[in-house]
Amino acid sequence: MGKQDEARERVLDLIESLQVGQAIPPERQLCVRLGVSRLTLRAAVDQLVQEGYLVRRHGSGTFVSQPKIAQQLALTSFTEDMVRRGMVPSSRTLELAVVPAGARIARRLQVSPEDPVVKIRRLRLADGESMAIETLHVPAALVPGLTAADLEGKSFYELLEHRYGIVIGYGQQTIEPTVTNEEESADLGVPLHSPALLFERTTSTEAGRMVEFVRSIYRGDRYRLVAELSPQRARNGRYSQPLAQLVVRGHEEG
Amino acid sequence: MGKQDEARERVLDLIESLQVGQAIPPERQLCVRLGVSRLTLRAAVDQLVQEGYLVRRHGSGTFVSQPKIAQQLALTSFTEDMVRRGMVPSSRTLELAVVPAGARIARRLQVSPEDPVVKIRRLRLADGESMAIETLHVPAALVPGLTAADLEGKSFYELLEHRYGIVIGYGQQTIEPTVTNEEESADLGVPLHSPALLFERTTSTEAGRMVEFVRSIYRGDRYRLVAELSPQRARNGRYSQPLAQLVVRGHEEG
DNA sequence: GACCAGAATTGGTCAATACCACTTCTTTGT
DNA sequence: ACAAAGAAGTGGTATTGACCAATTCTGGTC
Repeated sequence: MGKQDEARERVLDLIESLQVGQAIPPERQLCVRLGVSRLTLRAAVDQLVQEGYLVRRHGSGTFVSQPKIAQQLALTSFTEDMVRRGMVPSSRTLELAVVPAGARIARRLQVSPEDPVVKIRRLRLADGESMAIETLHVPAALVPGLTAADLEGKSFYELLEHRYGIVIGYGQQTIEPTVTNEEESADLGVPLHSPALLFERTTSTEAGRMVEFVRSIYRGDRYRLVAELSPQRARNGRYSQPLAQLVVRGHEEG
Repeated sequence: MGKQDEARERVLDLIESLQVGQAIPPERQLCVRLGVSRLTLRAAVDQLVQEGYLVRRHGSGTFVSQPKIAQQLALTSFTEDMVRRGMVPSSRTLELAVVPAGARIARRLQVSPEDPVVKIRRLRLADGESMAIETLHVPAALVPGLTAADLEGKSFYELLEHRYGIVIGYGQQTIEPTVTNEEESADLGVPLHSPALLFERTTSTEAGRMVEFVRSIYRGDRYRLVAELSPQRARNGRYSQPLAQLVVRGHEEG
């Protein structure tokens, strides 16, 4: 067992003896106390930070963090999601611009690369705490006159339906594990390379018209996917049903 | 911009000039060439390794890795999953023992902590490459006479059904992003702290009897979850349906 | 009492060095 | 010719020392 692992255990013991929010001793003190170099101690602390036990604050200290919320991530609208579990959702629009789609987005939205799309970057919060970053692309032709104010506090899907008469019919979503990059870490207020979930979603109308492409980074220390399983039989040796069926917001019609 | 970021860019340029499988220069050479300390270079390389650009092999070198496979993870049996996408699934049993359940497992399986459970740790492979680690707990009473040989190449669910007459009725699964720890990294042959997906699944019979508790670590560089979305309406303001419905193996009955 | 400037403290980054553990290749002995 | 032993090269870990950057505290000034 390396010194780093040993230090890790010692720090874990220390954490258990403290309350949430309390600071652990400064690195320079702690490393002499544990008989390891500061770098080694930092490596151990890095682990614990990454695992959600501790939170670093530059210039201030390293603090015991809240235990991971046993939170369930519903694969649906963020707003409804948060409301359902008794939290107050909010969002801060970081960016709203009309830009050319570009090759990648154009492919997803099935438009020309030169076609204008509305690009919206939003920080999603629950009870004031950052939860996810959402980057949304919508063909500009679909949402004329959209402003940042329209998005505050409201569900984007509600807006689409009520103002523009657009109802989501289908969608596809991929989810993969990742770690946050610099920009994402800064926006979310988490350390660089924190575990996170990357969601990419495209939705379309019943008629097959592409509506949006969304790329979301969810904090791994706050989110967990929960799925109920029930058996289902294969037909013709193939699964004709979606691998996972997700509930989209409570539209009246699909 | 820190030296680490600068080194990162330089190494990325280097990677682009090389073929997949080729080694980058040794750390000791590269760090003098880039004018940074080895520690700094390693930090930069660590990033790139974590992001999947490079693979480290202790005692051998650091190599340019294959681009991430755009692979879809079906939320179903590993074996069928791999077959469906044309790969050859296999597994290596790392451990098979009968042990007391313990508090945590007992709670999940709804048995007493002293009750014996079969603990099985398997490395799952596809086309000979490690894909996931699966740790499975089953009440020993359910599967008398189970041996390691029973598990080779076969689906565990098939075994349950045909030999023991146990059919999975329901299940619940949670998925969260994580990074691999030492043991997992060693078993999977990936670097420490690689992005990964942690699956925890409990399944039960139609009658509600708990059958298994499975904890799986999936390589984040090989897997991606894919979900098809279709609208569904809320009833009484509540979602009466599962948040995500997963296809379990092709049983004839549910 | 309120406010501002600077000192002190804390985490963040980097350098240079040493040694360990694993792999690979060479050498040597049979 | 083969195999075992060893040397060399690689990534992995740790130490020490130094400086930078953000925050917080302190004391002086108005």
